[in-house]
Amino acid sequence: MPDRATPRSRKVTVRDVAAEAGVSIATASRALAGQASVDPELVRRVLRASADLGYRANALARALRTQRTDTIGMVVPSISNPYFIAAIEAVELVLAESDRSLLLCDAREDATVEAGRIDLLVHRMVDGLIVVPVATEASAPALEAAAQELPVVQFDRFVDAVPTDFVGSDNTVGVRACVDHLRRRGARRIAFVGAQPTTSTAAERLRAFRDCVGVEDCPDRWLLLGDFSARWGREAARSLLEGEGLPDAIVCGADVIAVALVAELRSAGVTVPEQVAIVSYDDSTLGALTVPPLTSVRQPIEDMAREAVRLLDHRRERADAAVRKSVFPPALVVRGSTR
Amino acid sequence: MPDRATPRSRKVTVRDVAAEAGVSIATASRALAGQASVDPELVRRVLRASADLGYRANALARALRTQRTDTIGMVVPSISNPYFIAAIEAVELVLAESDRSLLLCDAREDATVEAGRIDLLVHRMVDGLIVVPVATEASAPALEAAAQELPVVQFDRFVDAVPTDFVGSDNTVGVRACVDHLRRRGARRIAFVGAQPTTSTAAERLRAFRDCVGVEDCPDRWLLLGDFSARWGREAARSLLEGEGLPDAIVCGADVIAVALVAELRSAGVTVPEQVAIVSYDDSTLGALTVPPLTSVRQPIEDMAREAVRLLDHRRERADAAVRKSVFPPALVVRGSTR
DNA sequence: CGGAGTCGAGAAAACGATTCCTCGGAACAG
DNA sequence: CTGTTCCGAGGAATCGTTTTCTCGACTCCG
Repeated sequence: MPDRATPRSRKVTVRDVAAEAGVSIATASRALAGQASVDPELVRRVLRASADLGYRANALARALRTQRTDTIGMVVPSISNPYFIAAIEAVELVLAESDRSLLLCDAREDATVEAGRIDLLVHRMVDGLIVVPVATEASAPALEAAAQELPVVQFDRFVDAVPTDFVGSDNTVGVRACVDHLRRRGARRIAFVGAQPTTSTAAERLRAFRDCVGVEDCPDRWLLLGDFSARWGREAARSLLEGEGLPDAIVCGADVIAVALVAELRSAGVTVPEQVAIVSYDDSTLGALTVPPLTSVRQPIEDMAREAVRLLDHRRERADAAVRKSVFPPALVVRGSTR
Repeated sequence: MPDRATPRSRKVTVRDVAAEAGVSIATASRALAGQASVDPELVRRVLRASADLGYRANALARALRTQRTDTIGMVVPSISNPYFIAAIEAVELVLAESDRSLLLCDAREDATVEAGRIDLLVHRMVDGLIVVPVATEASAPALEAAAQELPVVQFDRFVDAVPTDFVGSDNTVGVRACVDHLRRRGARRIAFVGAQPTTSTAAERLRAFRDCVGVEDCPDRWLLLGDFSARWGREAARSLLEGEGLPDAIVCGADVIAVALVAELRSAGVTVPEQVAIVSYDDSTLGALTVPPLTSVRQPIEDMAREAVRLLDHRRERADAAVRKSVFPPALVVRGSTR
């Protein structure tokens, strides 16, 4: 094995191809673009030269000229949240189908960081932006500014003040499915462990829960609000254990919360689902691998990703079309934690 | 709320700034770049004009001119593997510190896809490429070609035939730490559940295990090789259960394998760690959240990410420097699965 | 007072593509 | 045979920067 990396080779440009084929730059470009108005013989020569030289167009130069980078930017509150991972993966897959790529940014749950990353992506001239906003209030200005410049889709969460396209799932239906499922199983007293309603998603799930489960079945002390993290799941479990009496069931706002909560409950000797049944949200790989596996609300994330990209492409065509909200129906996946 | 997205606004260029400030384009550019050779009064006017107009340089045009995109490409075999997620997150964080960004690609465990994505990134003119190669053999040609064009760092796994910089961790030390730990706990008969040695990582871990544990303590039927997936973990567990007698302990090649394996063992009534102790690799959030939490080998992934970026930057300066392999020492994190 | 040296700003040439515009030649009609 | 029309290929402009030249003015020294 050689012990030094190979040195860089000079890039071959369309100029070289044109020279090799004995045609003008313009003709070479047209031939490579597959335009019909070029003499087939010349096309042959250009293609030949291109192949011989191993030509590949410089994406930057092309983008500068055509004002199109074939790149989509995506900003998520935290890369390590399994739900966002699934979203990232789905978007990446959709983009790969059309040879586009994904510029990924992590906002680290901080609206200031988020604003900086959005701004960066805008000036990188991405063709569109998919954003899961960190917070309802704080994310508004940067989103607003971005939407002036290019197509933006809000994903999963919605900042009301900023009129962009949106893709999400129906949290009311999802939470109702959870509660109905639990009630059919015989649960009456149900707790809710979710996140503070600083995001539309958290707020909707909370509201939906309150609409289904009155204070007689869920006293306020069982309405536990923190954030989308494992730490919070643990903490919430402890606070439930300290209070007197346990609920028949718990609805969690996310798998990452539920997994930690279940672990904590079980290590305190509580059986799941016998003593307390658990349902959760996201249907992540995480939740499917625990013991017992989690009953969880599944969002059609691949479809949602595809729709997000579709909306971006669409708005590119008609920048001033009315904003569109695509809301997908979720489905409850029943597993061991309620069985 | 208005019901239509805001229309795009015309971009303001350095030309506009120059005009507004009453100077030439060249001077405006220099002033904005903070070059000392510009009259302070002119600098003031340019900065003022720039702020007034809300100017931000077009990253594409700058990149085309300077041949530097401030973007790093990263290709991983599968976005959803928790180890790669941690790597992606760490790299993104390091890049964010210097206002650079990450073009992320998923090779879907397929060397052909991988080759396509690498090629794409090269022609996007990323400043460097961090690749976790899909396979030792199949990934070579694309990597080789990429390394001709720009700085490449192989991460975690190494393709021997391609001389690029490398960042990884010491698998021999890691596996030995696992085995030593288990033996101190009193385990004698130890099984290994890992991946087929199609990647350097899997091969090294397997070899290290064999070097520590002879055939008398681990008969060949306890050397189970599949892939880095939960499905394989489950399958391996079943195959162990079907054979006669269980080992005292199992070393797993990755958390994602271990988690599924533990779930399967426990649902067959095997107690962990009492009957069988488990150690694993990656120290992912996944493994920390299960019951019992996994004892696992932790790699200093943040340091490794920083080193990878540092190597890319370094090679940019000196393209023909000798290739460098940075191998980090892992550490065993002891948790419930061996306690 | 004149010539060498300095310094700073503007003009112009990259970077590497796409695409508009022009123009020569062929075809065809009158 | 001449005048349009059409068509296809090449020249040049463009995208928005950075950076190299170039050149005029000013300083300083002999």
